[in-house]
Amino acid sequence: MIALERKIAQSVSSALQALFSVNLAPDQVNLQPTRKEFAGTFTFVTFPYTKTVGKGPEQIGHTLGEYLKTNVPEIADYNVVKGFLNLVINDETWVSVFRNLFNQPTTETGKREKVVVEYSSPNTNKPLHLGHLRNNFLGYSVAEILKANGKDVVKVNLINDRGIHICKSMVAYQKLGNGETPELTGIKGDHLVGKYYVLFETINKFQIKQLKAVQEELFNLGNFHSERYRILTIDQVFHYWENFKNDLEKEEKKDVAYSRLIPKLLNSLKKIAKDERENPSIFFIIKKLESLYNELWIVQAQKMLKKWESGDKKIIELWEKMNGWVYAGFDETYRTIGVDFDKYYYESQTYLLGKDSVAEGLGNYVFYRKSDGSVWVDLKEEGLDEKLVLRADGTSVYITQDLGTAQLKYDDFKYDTSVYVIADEQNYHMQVLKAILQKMGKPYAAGIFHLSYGMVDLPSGKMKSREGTVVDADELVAEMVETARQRTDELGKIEGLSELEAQQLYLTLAMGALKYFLLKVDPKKRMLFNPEESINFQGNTGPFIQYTHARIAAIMRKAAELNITTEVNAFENLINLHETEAEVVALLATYQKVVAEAAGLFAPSVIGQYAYDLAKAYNRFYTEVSIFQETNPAALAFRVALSGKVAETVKKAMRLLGINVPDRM
RNA sequence: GGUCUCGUAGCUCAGCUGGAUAGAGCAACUGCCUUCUAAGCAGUAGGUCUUUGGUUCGAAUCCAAACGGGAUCACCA
Repeated sequence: MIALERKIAQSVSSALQALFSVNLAPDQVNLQPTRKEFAGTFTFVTFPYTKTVGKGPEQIGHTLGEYLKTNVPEIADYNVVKGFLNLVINDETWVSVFRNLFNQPTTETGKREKVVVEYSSPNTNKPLHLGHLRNNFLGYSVAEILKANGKDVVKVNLINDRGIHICKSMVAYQKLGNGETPELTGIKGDHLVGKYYVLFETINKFQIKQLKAVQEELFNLGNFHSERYRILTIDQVFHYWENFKNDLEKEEKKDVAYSRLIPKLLNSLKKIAKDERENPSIFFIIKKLESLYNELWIVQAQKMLKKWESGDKKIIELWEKMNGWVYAGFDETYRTIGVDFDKYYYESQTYLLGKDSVAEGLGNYVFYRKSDGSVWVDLKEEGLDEKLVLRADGTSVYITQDLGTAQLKYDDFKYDTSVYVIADEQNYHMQVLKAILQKMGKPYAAGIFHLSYGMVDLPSGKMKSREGTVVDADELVAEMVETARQRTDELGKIEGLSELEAQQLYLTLAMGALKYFLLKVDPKKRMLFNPEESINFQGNTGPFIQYTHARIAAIMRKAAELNITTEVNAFENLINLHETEAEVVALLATYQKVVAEAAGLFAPSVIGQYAYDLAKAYNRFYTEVSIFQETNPAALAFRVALSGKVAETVKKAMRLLGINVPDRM
């Protein structure tokens, strides 16, 4: 197809030269696909040349068309509609295009570009949900697409196995776990740990509410006390209070920050109390606040994190045990949804690495130290802001770790491109990361690409784990499998399959529906998932495309039975094609181009759209043209060969989306 | 409020390097299974492409502004 298009472009170029002395390089000739309602494959727009040629757009079209028709063997006919010249390719050319396609060897590029694709990257405190599925499917698919374009791809999973989130689950488990294990309860490991995470959040929310009530009490007290008192509190107390009042919405994310303020508050209060000895209510409130503070689970989680960092044996043991449960659960889910990784990184092993980068940045004067000892980078020139890269106490922040892992990945793989599959809420963060690395003069900085994807919404709005509105990945998959089973049984087309084969088919269909649904939308866009009606098996869906493959598989079985040859020489002299056949050939011929485009855009949706178009075109051919009734052996052989090629292409395209196609369904 | 992003049929989405009467699927309605799998095919109906200006032979597409969603603006990860 690419060759054909180039040929036509060349012809148009030389025709323009010969007829109108217009100089237009072949690669400047813009050929677009002809609209369905007109005859033709390529359309050349003549409007832009009316001035230089001095003729009307239609006249140019006719003159050009006539010239091309008589001088270019591939062009069978033409028609002109206003400024559009539609060129019709003859059937022999299509047969020859197909022939080339048919025995085209897959060409390997010499020097292979190295690409690291990081995706999934879960936290180990709760099971995967719908949002993770989009991430996993995208990452896997993009990796496959890049491979198909000759890249040397490494799939990497950076597991967030340490930090406050896992300590939260651990604290809750320590308090209320009662020795539960996945084995004892029969609950999948990641779900069991998730249960304690949710428990933590519930208690935490309640505790913080309590604390805030005391704070309010305090503030009211401050209001009618002495000026001096109020001065102290207005600066130190009122500020915090205002910030967090009515801010329950964001509480979940801010609990750590919040809890850090309490000791400061207590300190100020103690100072006041010294001077206001006569006021017992202050003492009372300090006591109350202090005891509530100490009981806070979030405080205990922070303490646990400290212990973890200092290598406390007991804590490490518990951590390893619970993470082990989670990994077992994740592995099971990964297996079911069919994603895999070449390398796992664990944050517990990498979170200290970024400090070297900080030292390096300080040495280069890219970073600078503030008087309190904290380290910063100034990105104002890059249109960003100042960014902290190391706390005053010498501990890392998120970005520090990312600097470290970027370096580590480069040391490990010497990548040309490093893809991060991360939700769009981190756009700014990723921009900062890249800008810092660039500023540090890292050779790999330019190769960093943030594959940013939009959130998955539910009809009820955003998914929120706190409100129990998340769609659990395992549950969703199970429901999908059940739907696939019901649907398949209703249709009753798979007699003869063993129970095991049937089970595999249900999973194949379920994953086909789910993956196609999540991948057919442009990654950048936010999307809506309606569990009630979104997942369908008809129309523009995974199973529709899978069905097309199963149909063709049946044809190929029959063709084999009838000993029909699909050798090229069996049909190479065919000169007439059905219109639907030419259409299918034209689509088949664009496959390579589409795959390249998808890689360039990091967009599986491009492949999805193509697979759908191809399946649709084939189904039209299938109903309009009979294969085995055909008496002309060349036409028969061609149709079988065409069908086989479509099946092969559909299979390849769907593989790029991580979707398998069945031979029967 | 600053920055970024999105706004296309009742719903979910394509189309966006400027080109013809803006396309699919779902939902609704009408046909097509004695012939290779009807999870299919063909058709009907459904649109001021959020609005207003600009650029030009031509704008859903490019530019600007407004309106409306969303994200982000942590010494959280």
